[in-house]
Formats: sequence, C-alpha cells, structure tokens
Amino acid sequence: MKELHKFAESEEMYLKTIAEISRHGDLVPVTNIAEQLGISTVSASEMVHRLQDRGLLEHTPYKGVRLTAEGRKRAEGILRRHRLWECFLTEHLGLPWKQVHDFACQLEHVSEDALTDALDEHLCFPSFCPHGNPIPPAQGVLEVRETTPLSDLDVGQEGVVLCIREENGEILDYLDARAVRPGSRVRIEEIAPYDGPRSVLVDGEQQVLGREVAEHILIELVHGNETE
Amino acid sequence: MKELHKFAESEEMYLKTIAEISRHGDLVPVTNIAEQLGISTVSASEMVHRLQDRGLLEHTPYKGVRLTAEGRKRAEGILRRHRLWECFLTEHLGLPWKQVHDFACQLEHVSEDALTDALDEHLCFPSFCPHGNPIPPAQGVLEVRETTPLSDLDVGQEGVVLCIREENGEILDYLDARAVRPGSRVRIEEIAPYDGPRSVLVDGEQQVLGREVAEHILIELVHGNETE
DNA sequence: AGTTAATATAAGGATAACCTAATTACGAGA
DNA sequence: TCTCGTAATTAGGTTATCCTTATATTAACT
Repeated sequence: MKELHKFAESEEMYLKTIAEISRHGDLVPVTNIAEQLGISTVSASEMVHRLQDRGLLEHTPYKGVRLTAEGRKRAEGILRRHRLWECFLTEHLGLPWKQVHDFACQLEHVSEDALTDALDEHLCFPSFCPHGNPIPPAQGVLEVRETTPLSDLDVGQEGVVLCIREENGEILDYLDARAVRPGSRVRIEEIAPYDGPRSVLVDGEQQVLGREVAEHILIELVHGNETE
Repeated sequence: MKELHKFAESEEMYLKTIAEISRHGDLVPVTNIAEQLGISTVSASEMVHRLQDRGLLEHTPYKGVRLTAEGRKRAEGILRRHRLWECFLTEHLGLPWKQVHDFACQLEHVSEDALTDALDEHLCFPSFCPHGNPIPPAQGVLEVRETTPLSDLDVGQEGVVLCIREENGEILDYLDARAVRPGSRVRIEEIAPYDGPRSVLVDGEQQVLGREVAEHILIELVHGNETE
C-alpha cells in the first residue's frame, strides 16, 4: 500500500542477467546483455553506464562488463530469491517446471530479506533449486562448479546431471518427462552422424536427445570410459 | 526473465484502493484516493480518467468514483491475491503481522491465476485473511458483511471481532498482544469521560483500548444488553 | 443569492526506461 | 598499414507516472 514507485526492477534484471551470462567472472559484452533482455544495445549501454556510476559494475569499452563485488552481491541476492521461490513453487505448490521459472522471475523482485530468510527456513535451507543451480547463501560467496554440456561428451563417457540451463522453459517439462533432472546418471551410447541426436542411457533408461537439447544439460563427468 | 516492462501495477493500486475505501459500493471521492495512495489529487484525477476510459470505473465529477463490474472484478482479484499471501506469510512462514501486510502488498501484483489458485489450494481454500477480511472467491462476488466499529458500542454491548482495519501496521501486533483478533469476544465494560479509553472484556480478560484504536476494530454485534 | 471551500482542469516539468537512425571509434585480420 | 565489421555514442522520440502552480468549476451553507 505504501510505495507506489518501483525501486529498480530493471536494474535487478540487468544484474541478474550479467551474473547468469558470466558464469566464471569473464567479461560480458553489452550486446549479449541487450540480446538476453530483448532490448536495444543503446538502451543496454545507457543502463550499463548508470550501473557503473552506482559502482555495481565496470565497463571496459569494446570488451564488456564485469560486476563489482557489490554488484555481484546484489546479483546473487536476486538469484537466491529466484531459486528459493522455484523450490517453493515446485515442492509446495506442485506447479509444473515451465511455469515455475516465469513466476519466480516476478517474485524475485519483491522479496525483502526478512521474507527471503523466512522462506529459506520454511524450505529447510535447500542448497539447489529444482533445476540444479546452487542457491547463494544469505551471506558469503557462491561456489562455482565445473560443468560440461552433455553435448560435449563422447560415446562411452558418463556423468551426473548437475543442472539444466533454464532459458527456455519448454525444455524443462520435456526433460523431466525423460527423467533428465539434477542427479540423474547419464551415459552416451551413440551419437548420430553430423553431430546428430544422442542415444543416452538415463538412469538405465534409453533416451534420444538432440544436440541443441543436450547443450542445455550441464553435467559433472564421472570416470569416463573413452575406449568403450 | 522475459518481460522487462511493468503492466499496470499502479493501475492495480488504484483499483484496490478504491475497492477498499468503498466498503459498500458508495462513491469514493478522488481526494480520498489520492490521500490513501500518497499522491497529488492532480495525479489521481489523471489516472481516474484513464481508468474510466478503460471502462474500469465511473467518475461523477464533484462526487466521486465507483468501480464498474469489470473494475470490481479486477479489484477483487487483487484483494484475493493479497489476502491469500497474507495467510501464507502468517501461517506458513510465521512472519509477524506488521510485516505480512507490506509483503503481501508487493506479492499481490505478481501472482497470475495459476499461481494464485495453487496457493489457494495449498492453503486449503481459506475464507478469511489473518486480519479477518473475507477472501474473494476465484470467481463470483464477494459477500458483504455488516460491521460496526468497536468505538460505536455503548457500555454493556458485546460482539465478536470480525476484522481489523489494516491501514496502519503497527496496530496489528499491538492488538494481537492483547488477544484482539478475528473471532475474539468483546464486551464494553466502561467508557472513560470525553469519549476516552474503553475498558473492554476480551475473551474474559480485561483490556483498555483508546478510542482511535477501537475505531479500527470492526465487530459483529451479539445480543447487546444495553441496560448493562 | 452569494460566498467559500472542495474539486477539477490546464499548463508546464521531471524522471526512468525504452525506441530508431545516424554517426563515430576501435581493433583484428588482409 | 588500412579497411571493415563490431561496439559505442549522439540526437531526437515515446510512454507512463508522477510533480507544482495556477485557474476554473461546482456544491453547500449562510
């Protein structure tokens, strides 16, 4: 009822987007940000300047953007809220994955600390969201995990699904229906010619996954047997 | 991640505010809306025109504003979301009343139907929010209850608390600490001179409540015994 | 009927985010 | 070294929502 104004929801979107693109702290081209947010590069550039003025990121012209410590902290706060809501929406409300992401995208902007922390407790302090992404802690730094896209594996290699890149939405229910979720054991059985669809053993069940889909499945390699 | 734009959060605030002020479908002066939202009457007036153009309300100059059927439907949708979230925040997250309202104020704008309905189910379809306000049904009309402010009762009269007007926030924890909540049985024992503090029997316990506070407690009269 | 207080409108601005089109700066490879 | 595509910036607009400061209405009360 109180404040009618928006703080900086779009500001949050920028920070979150940058954090998501630069998985390992590398420079993020402004173009990518614009693309990801679906806005013009001019607008993105404008906002990048504003964020730089506020000390949330550093822009190296013609190179890209990097979050400052402060910016990263803010971004992780948003990711934390997003992923906690995702847990809630899946586990407690039983909503389908596809919707969960979109709803969480909105909820992430309206959760103050007290609410977020209460939610965290209510969920028994989960470490990962339903897609397998780690949930940043209330304070402290987010651990970075080494991941490999399933599409990079060769025949015979195997691993455990760590997370699903969530950009799409459609893909989540698709994969869920094929038992591909965080924790699933996968093993490449065959790769069709021209880098085509993979035959994959998912927790013992045979599945076929296209290359594009496989790119969105991030796994942790487990004692690969390259000679198969 | 998708839409960076705001739909019409402020539009929703107007509709909700109007619905809350006009408890019984009477005309709401534009001044009151502006006051409640903390904006100038000019701005409120502008927006009233816009909402009228969209068929959400009707404005009778120098009299006030009344929601159309469509407008009321929209407003009740917002109230529904708000109050469902309040239930969740109190019952499941255990947050104090004071915070609950403010958080719900933000959450109410980001709950699409699928989310709201899932939440409703998760809460086992509650009929009232923690403050005692009725939760509008997914479709259909909100029942209107006849209420009397506790401040209007005379010595000897008694009733049951239906709801607490929630404008303030501070007041909620104050009253909760004195066992004044929806469902409590109250009976006026004494009214100090100059329309002063009331001595009230609340579920058998003696409490003293100032007149201003008593105005915020809405009750349903029960076989009043006017002769004490 | 006439004054006054409340209400409405008009005029002119501010701000945050977006846009397109045109121009300028850079840097990597022929 | 020069050229050319990518990146950045400049200039000029749009929209939604708010503002203040007038000025014009109207309702309501003496």
